[in-house]
Amino acid sequence: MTVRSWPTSNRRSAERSSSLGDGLDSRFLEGLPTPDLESVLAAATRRRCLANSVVVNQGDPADYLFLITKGCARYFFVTPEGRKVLLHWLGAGEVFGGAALLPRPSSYLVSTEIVTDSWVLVWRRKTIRELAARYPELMENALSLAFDYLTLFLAAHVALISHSARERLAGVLVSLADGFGQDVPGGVKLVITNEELANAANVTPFTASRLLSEWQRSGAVAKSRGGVVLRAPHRLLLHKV
Amino acid sequence: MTVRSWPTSNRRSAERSSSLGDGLDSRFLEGLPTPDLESVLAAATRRRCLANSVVVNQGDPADYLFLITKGCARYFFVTPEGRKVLLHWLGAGEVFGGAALLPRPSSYLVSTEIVTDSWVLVWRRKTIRELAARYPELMENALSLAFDYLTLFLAAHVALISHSARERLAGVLVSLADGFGQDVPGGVKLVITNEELANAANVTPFTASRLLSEWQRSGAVAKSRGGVVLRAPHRLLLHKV
DNA sequence: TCTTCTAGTTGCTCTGGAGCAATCACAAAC
DNA sequence: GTTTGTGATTGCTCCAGAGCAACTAGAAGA
Repeated sequence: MTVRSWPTSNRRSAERSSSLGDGLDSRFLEGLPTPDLESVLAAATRRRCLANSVVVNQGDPADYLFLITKGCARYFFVTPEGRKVLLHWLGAGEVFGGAALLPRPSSYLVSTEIVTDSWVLVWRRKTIRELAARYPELMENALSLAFDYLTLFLAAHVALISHSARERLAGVLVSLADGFGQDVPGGVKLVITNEELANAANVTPFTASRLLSEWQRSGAVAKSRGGVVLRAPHRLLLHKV
Repeated sequence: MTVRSWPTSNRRSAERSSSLGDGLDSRFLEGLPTPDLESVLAAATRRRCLANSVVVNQGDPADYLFLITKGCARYFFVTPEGRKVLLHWLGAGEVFGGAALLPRPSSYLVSTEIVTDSWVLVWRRKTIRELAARYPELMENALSLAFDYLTLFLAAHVALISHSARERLAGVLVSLADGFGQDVPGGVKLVITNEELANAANVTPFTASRLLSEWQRSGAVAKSRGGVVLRAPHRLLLHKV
């Protein structure tokens, strides 16, 4: 679905349309007829989020639903032993804090942190639940998204039990480059530290460093402090051992 | 929610109530007023499933939704390398094949096999989707269930990345005994092979055998061919290494 | 009772990758 | 230019648990 116009009744509509522009695609709002879409958008508050801020904390009451209109974020959680695990990156059009949609008040399952300075729309739980009751597409879209997350989790499960550290790290690099990389001469650049890569692939930073060095030696990637350029992504997936 | 009465309009209602009895609890049907519940139940077909039969296959078109009224089943999937992984056990009142509820035709994510001879209710996708449109509680309940599965998957993820083989196997034993064990003098019995336990805990059958032997030596469990009796479940979780 | 089949056992080896320690090196602050 | 802090590197050791092979032992059938 594409947001074709912004609610004219909103007093910040000028500001909104200027910084967002038209053409925002959102799986969550997909299939809503324009007038309904406008009602839904009009009920949201707009909010700016700075990089590295944690907007949603695992375990906190799920009182708000968020939709990213600009920028990107990621899910993570902290294990009982204190290890931070990066689960999934989110781009513009994606929602987080979906637990707010549940019929009974509940808690956020994972945390969400902003990766690059972003703009989000925010609905209170009560508000978005009322909207979902009025526009059943929202509930259906939420179910589809939940199913997608189950698919992702299943893939992660398979990766953990039957892929090697090398395969998992390669998989993280390729999928991140595909979704959030920036084109640079000679490849696709990711702004991410070794440690973050390690936390996303469930390997130690030592292993991540060793594998990246090896790939750099073979010319598949080029490293810099806090960043990687993928030159030949397909080559990472060879030599699976 | 409790099914208080069965649809009298159904020609097999006598058979139904005799083999099911009243008092079936189902998260999926929770909150439905009795008349609506009766409509939903009346639209289902009843089917007997024998132990070990695979009712749903991962990747097949999700054309049917199932609800277990008697017996139990389990989710599993087969990795690309051919390894079978047991994911989760389901009891009476639980649904499987939930992908049939999605707005767009899709495929089952995992397979489901019957564990003990069971009775299930079956709805065609089209039928259950129409019912869900009429009774929004169904959609909301489905979303709640999806969220519960996300919670389970997250727990499984944590177990894989930060628990030892011993802790995972102990966890599987305790949670299975808690949900599907039968009380016997001296403990709770599980009818399950070492290999199945291994596939559920993501360890090899060798490791499962060694750990179980150790626990038997310490008196925490008693083994027999194709079964385990948990005598002191809490003792499994000690000595976490 | 004997046979057969499959589940389970146990000693052994091997290795992926964790984890540590010491070191290096880039970038920002001074 | 120098300092400082943090990210990254690399040699090293270690071990949980995989995997194999050879064996034992219940259970079902002949």
